[in-house]
Amino acid sequence: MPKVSEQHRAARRAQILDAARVCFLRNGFHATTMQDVFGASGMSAGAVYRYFPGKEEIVRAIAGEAITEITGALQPLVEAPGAPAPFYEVIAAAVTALERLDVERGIPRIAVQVWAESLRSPRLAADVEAIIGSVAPLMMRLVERHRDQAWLPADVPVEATARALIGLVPGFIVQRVLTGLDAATYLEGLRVLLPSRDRVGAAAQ
Amino acid sequence: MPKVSEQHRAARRAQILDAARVCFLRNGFHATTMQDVFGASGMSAGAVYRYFPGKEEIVRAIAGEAITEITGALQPLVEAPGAPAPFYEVIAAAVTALERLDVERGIPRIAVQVWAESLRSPRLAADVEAIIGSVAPLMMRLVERHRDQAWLPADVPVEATARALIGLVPGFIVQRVLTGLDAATYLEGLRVLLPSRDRVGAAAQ
DNA sequence: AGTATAAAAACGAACATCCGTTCTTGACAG
DNA sequence: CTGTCAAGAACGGATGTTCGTTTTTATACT
Repeated sequence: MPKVSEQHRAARRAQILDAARVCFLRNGFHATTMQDVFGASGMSAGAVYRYFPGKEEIVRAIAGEAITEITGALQPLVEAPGAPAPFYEVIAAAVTALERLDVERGIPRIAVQVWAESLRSPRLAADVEAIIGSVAPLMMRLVERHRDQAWLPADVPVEATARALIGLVPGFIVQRVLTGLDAATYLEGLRVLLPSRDRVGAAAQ
Repeated sequence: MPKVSEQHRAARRAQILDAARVCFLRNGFHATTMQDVFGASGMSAGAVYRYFPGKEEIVRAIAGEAITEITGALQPLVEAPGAPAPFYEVIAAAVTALERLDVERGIPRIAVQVWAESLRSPRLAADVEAIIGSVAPLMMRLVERHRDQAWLPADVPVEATARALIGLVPGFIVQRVLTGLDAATYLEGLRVLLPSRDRVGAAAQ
């Protein structure tokens, strides 16, 4: 029985997903046809349908990949041991990573499409919420650590502050994909807006 | 010669656009069919096609409307005479307006779809860029006024700061439409992150 | 006022096209 | 041989748009 190696199967899957991502970047989820994916991947309809039960599952796989990579860009600095990282540093790391992910694979562009699609697909919405939902507690933990260092008042609203921080990421993504904003410029601006410990007491706004 | 009043024509157009917006909110641009729009508007195919040459033009009209309303939410405070409004106040006004636009007509949800769609439609991308492009100079002007009041250093990077400020708006929109974030919470968080004149010198981060 | 009329507006069934999926067929490894 | 994998033509269904027909309505004329 000619069963193919597990490694080969994974490679095939990746081949399909890579092709699909390129198609989605060019035409969006709905306007890319299965034929497009067949062509871009160099595989036949029968072959692709062996690895994915349908178009929606390909979209879900791509979406999960993109959202996971973006939230993943936030985690390292948040969870670093020792003194908590300054907010600016955390966002800087995330934004820099996002820029690289955009240049290399267009991940932020996929993300914007996922946001839109999740507004009408409960399936995708659940996927997205599951992944994004894991970020909020993480960021809240970071805010708490800042508070415990007395960098923030004891009664700081933890969740609200975390939400505002998280918002800085889509704030960059949207401007990046719509107007080509680069990370350096955005971060330069954030340095003005966000107070840093070094500049406590300095006049800002 | 029986031509109908201009007023009637405008009402008809609005009737189509209102129906289309509801459909788009429920199903997205691509998954709503013309039949859906016919049904929701209570008009026939022929009638709708008398007012719009095709589906794409309806999408463009809805998109332009949504983006215009959102950028419009930013302008009043930015252009107010007298002393420049604090950054927090400007963003607060915009975010509060956005929440209302969401409850009333789902405008932010439409906006997210427009962002995604503009990634693959040069037509729409041009529309969006034209409208959004008008916001950056406005916000830059606000930053300059802050600088001229010596609320910011003389060498403040104007464009970068404006970009960071602008990012706070999509930062709210995305979290609003994906996780139901409310304006009050977001603004409470922003008050922690953004230094305000009253709190200059207070420990923050 | 009442009516005729012609052009605009609306209707809605039909059309051509296209897309996701299936299924039969063949190739090839064990 | 035999069972897995791949190929790709074919299918059923749905979609955006058109177009011939019907209805409405503003105006001209009696």
